[in-house]
Amino acid sequence: VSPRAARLRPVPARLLTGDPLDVAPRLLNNLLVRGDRVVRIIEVEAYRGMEDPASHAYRGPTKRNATMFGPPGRLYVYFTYGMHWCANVVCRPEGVAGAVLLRAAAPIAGLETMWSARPAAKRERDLCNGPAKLCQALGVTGELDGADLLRPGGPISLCTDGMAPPPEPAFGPRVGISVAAEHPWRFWVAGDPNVSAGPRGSAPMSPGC
DNA sequence: CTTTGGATCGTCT
DNA sequence: GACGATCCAAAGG
Repeated sequence: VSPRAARLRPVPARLLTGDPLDVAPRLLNNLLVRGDRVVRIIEVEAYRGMEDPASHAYRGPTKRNATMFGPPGRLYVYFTYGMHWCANVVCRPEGVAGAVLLRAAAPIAGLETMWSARPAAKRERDLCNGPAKLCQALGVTGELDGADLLRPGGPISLCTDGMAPPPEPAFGPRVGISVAAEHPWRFWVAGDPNVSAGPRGSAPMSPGC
């Protein structure tokens, strides 16, 4: 991070609207702002709605996935494993499901708040290096399901400080799914220490490795 | 460093 | 009734 405060501006809505496969890598290096807490998005996965057997929206709209069928630029938050929250950016027009799962981020500001929100974290990179850890660090729960990420001054927003997404992000198979696991629809900033370790210690594999 | 098992409950079949 | 878009502590190399 640069020593002097960078100027933040909201991410343009058009960058968030489109095929999740295109939007996902574009979100890398953008910022999530949640009160005093700021993180940089380092790892994401694309979920392609009704065309994607691994998507919560595959079998059509339900009460849980309703936000995914809503307007783009909203946060889709879901509860899983009986104890964890995970968050997505909705990225298709209203009526069409599609979203990008936020899997990991780099802490930028508000570290004190994040440390208290994540007592289990030992190293700085443990604060946000997983989809549920990220939500815990930022205090994201079901209350934020449907929040408008493009509204400045909202409870949580998506901003840029001018850092472009990586021109050639690393990519590989999505983590933790039991169907459609063959597609390389996970994207991350190559070499960043905050990339999630993946389940059972399976190391991320970039195309260059 | 890696591997293992357990926690815990909303959602959809 | 089964199963998660997961995390963590503990134990072993």
